[in-house]
Amino acid sequence: MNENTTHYDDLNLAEAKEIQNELRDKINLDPLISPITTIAGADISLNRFSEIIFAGIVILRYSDLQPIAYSMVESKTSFPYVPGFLAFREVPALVQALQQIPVKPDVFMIDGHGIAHPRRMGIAAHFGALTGTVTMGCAKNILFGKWHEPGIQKGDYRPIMNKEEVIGYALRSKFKTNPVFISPGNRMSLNDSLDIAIRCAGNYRLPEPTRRAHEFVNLFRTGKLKEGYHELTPQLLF
DNA sequence: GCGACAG
DNA sequence: ATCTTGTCGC
Repeated sequence: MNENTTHYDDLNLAEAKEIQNELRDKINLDPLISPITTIAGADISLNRFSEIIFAGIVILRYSDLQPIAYSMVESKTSFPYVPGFLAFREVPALVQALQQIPVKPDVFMIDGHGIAHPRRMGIAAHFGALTGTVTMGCAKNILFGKWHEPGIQKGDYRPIMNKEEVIGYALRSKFKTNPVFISPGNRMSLNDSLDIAIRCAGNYRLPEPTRRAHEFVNLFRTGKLKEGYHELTPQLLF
């Protein structure tokens, strides 16, 4: 009903697939030209069996990867989790969180895949196409495509392939841990997504933007953070 | 037909 | 995704 709100509940999978095919034309994978000053991590958290979802976006300074602000939203979804259609469940809440942010981050790293998806429309590509933002996906598990185990050193990577086409990378973000799966979503190239993920790799398996988003949204779900947009004072918290 | 299958 | 204690390896 609200023209400013995205509604995906009540869609069947055939209709959802049509929307993916339609949104795919808006995806742009040209190399990123503008420099990155801020990068955001986006994630969702929920209680088991609940329709209430907690969405969060954490903005970090790209120079030192320290959190400087966050936006939290509590919402509801009835769209079920179906592999290949994650965006229809999580994107509406993430868009709400985005709308609360006064100065938009330069890049969004979203928990899930970008174009490493059966129809090239993972949640990061979907969110990017819908909002016109620069996005990439960072997933903990593969959804689509073939890949080989990267070397065990931090920074080692191997391509995710669909036939002869590279659609992303399996990246060893930390020494001797399982890789994460990186792919561009919108307005950046395959190489950009890999470079940014490597640059954001810290001392944990999850790159900092995704790790912080996961951390903050869980604090929000458990009542330790308030809903809305908030800025972090220079030497405070964490 | 069978297996795979983001969060 | 979330529920959870111990346990194995570095």
